[in-house]
Amino acid sequence: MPKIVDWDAKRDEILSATWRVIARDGLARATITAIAREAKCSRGILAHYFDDKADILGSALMLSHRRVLDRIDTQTAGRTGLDALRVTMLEALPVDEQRDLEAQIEISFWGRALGTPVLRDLQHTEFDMLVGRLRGHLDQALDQGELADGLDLGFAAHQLVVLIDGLSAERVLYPDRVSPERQVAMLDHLLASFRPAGAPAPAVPPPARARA
Amino acid sequence: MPKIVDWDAKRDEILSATWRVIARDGLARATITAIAREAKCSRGILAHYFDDKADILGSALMLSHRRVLDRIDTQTAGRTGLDALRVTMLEALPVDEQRDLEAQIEISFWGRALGTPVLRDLQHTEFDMLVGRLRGHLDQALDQGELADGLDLGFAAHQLVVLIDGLSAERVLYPDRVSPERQVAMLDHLLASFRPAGAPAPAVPPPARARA
Amino acid sequence: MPKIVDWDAKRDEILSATWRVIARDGLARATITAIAREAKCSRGILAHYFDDKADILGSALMLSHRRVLDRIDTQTAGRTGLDALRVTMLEALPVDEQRDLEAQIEISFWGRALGTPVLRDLQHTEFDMLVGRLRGHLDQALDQGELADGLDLGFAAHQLVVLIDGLSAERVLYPDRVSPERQVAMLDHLLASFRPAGAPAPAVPPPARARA
Amino acid sequence: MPKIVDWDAKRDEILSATWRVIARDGLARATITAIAREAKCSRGILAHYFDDKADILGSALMLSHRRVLDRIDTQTAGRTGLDALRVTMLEALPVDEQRDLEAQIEISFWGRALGTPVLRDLQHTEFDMLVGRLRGHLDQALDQGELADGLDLGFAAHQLVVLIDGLSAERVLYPDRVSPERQVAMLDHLLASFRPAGAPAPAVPPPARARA
DNA sequence: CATGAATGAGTGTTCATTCAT
DNA sequence: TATGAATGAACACTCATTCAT
Repeated sequence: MPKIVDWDAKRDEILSATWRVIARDGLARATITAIAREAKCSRGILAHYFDDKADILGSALMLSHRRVLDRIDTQTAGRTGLDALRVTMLEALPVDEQRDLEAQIEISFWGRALGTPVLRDLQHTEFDMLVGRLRGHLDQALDQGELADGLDLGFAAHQLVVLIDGLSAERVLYPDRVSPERQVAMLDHLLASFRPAGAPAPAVPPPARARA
Repeated sequence: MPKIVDWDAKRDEILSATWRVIARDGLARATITAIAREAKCSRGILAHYFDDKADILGSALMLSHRRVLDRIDTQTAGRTGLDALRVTMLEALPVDEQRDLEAQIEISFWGRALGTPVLRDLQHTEFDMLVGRLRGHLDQALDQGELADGLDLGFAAHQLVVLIDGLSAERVLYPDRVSPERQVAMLDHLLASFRPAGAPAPAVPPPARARA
Repeated sequence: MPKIVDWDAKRDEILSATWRVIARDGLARATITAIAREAKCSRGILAHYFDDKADILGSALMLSHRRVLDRIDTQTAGRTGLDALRVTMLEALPVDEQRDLEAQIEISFWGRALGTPVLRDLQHTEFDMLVGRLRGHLDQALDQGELADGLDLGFAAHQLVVLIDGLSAERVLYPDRVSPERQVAMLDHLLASFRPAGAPAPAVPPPARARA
Repeated sequence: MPKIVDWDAKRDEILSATWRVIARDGLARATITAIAREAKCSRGILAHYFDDKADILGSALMLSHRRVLDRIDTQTAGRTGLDALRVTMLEALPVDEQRDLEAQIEISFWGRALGTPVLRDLQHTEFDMLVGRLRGHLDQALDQGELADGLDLGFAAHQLVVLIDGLSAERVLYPDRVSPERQVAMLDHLLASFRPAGAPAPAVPPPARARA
């Protein structure tokens, strides 16, 4: 009998090593050699679990996306409307180490997506799924009367995505200047603009805004 | 010293060619050969105008930054407060072809900055200069009574930068979904939140927000 | 000892798979993986039946040779002289699918034999055996008075071998231009030159040679 | 001014080195490293003169073909009919060291042509050109009354090609057994069969055929 | 017996860089 | 000043082989 190996676990292990290399050294230095060294295995073994390097990198990005969506699904279970929307955003923003790593992966691939159509498609798919979740919760919020009259839901969903991308980029490039608290503040600032004027504060109050 | 002028012109020409290659093929495919071919000169000539490839790429990024700041300086001459702030933002957002190109360059370098300290420093310098301009205009706006009471100016400046980064990323990755009009709408939406409640609309009104 | 039978059968099965891969993809692409896939077994199993890849390839060539000689022995049983000679040649020429396959294998190995002494030796052994058969039948033919006076038997045997090699190469490279009929015609043309002038045509007459 | 290099001469030099490697070690061991070492240059330089390895090998084969045809054109100038035909054949047969080398190259590629369509096409082109020459001279010979009545010219041309291939293969595989004299003897034996019965011997008499 | 995970050498190729002209 | 020939390191990938299970 051959050695029993948990194929998916091994793949995830290699992809995690890939993440660490990308986050530490950058996508350009994420060579097969570096990934194999980080994963403490030989270069050749990578060919057993992946077709080629593009497969490794694409799978690494997809795994990152999948984990975010899985977390979102878990956290939003039983929630609807603005409540679910806020939880979704909090899972997508880089507010802890794990999500910092995901943001680093994501932004590393943005540049490469320019010249790599397959990566562009992968990004588009991810975009659609995330926007779909956000828009769904906005629709729920509308039905529940949580939103201001005349709010453009498509525009609002887009604002949320832009906030995620902007905060992720800032967090990756200037980690000291984009604390988790600041991210939450910006999120709540945007969400407040969705609510009717004079609406009561949500359960989690927005942070006080003292003069800087 | 006409030679010096030619020298700088040649450098800019090479850097422009570098931009085009990065925007078209991605940073990973921006090789010396590709840049030389795009600039219609030999590979060896690049060594005369730049130390090495890192110098070319770094200079290309710096030139991009310098052009943005130059445009901002030109456009904000004679303006102050929120007026100058809005003009500054409009020059930094990817609302036409030239600025699309700059955004593509910028985002291409974000990923590489992760593993390249010299690029990180370059990004930080750029960040500081832009934030400085924005904050300066916010200070002017405060003095001119254009802002709502209690507005956190540092927070507001950061919101503006996050908006630039987020919109730039979205524009580069999904150009069809981030029209110039939408960018202006998001900008004006944010600026409106800076003004006192019930403040009159600025000269350029924000776009109407019909239910999607 | 049925196990032994299975063992040889398994070896032959693997070697047949090897033939198919060589004929389809060429010797350079006849990898262990490709052979194992064609034989519908794992890569590791090949190591049980063969020492290494050179053993597989060499055995494949030897099996091809052995099958030709076995067919010749079967077909020439009870025949002598030019009759046996002609039958021998017909078994060695690529006049049907199976023998096309053998010719493809053979010619694939010619190139490799240049840099592989063990293959050269294997080819030499094969050459000696085939020439031996041909020469034997020529000797019989001489004794039976079937040959022209003064015929150089060594030269004639060599002519036959050259015809086999030449027709095999042509058939493999340009299958459409070297029909079985043409091969037989060339063989009979050569055999006719062995007979005394004015000798009666053999039982199987040479094809008519109309002006092209 | 850059270093002046005779591009074609350098290419031919590399291709000659390629020939030597193929003839000595076989096509399978004709690696880029081995070729560069034989040509006494670095591996990288090969990329300046050729697209890739397939280009090197294909060019090496084409150069071999071209040299044969060039020699044939030179030698057949001013000759026609069977005289030109014989000269053509003598240039195509491996009767000296240079032509041994060409035969080794040719046969090495036969095996690889099986799995490489582009090489097949190259072989077909070569076949057509050589057959065309041979057939042309046969047509001349017919007009000059040099041929036996009823000779099938297409069949005869094919016999000549088969003789070249067969003798080349034998010469490469068993150099000791296929002397230049024997090759000429087989050629003249075949040519004699083209002439009318009782035709006078040509200027170069066929070798005597003593009993071996 | 049989499997397939694992290894590491070797391959073709790309590329930034250097340097003679 | 400008060219492009030349180099050598680094890269992704293939493959025969070994070995624990």
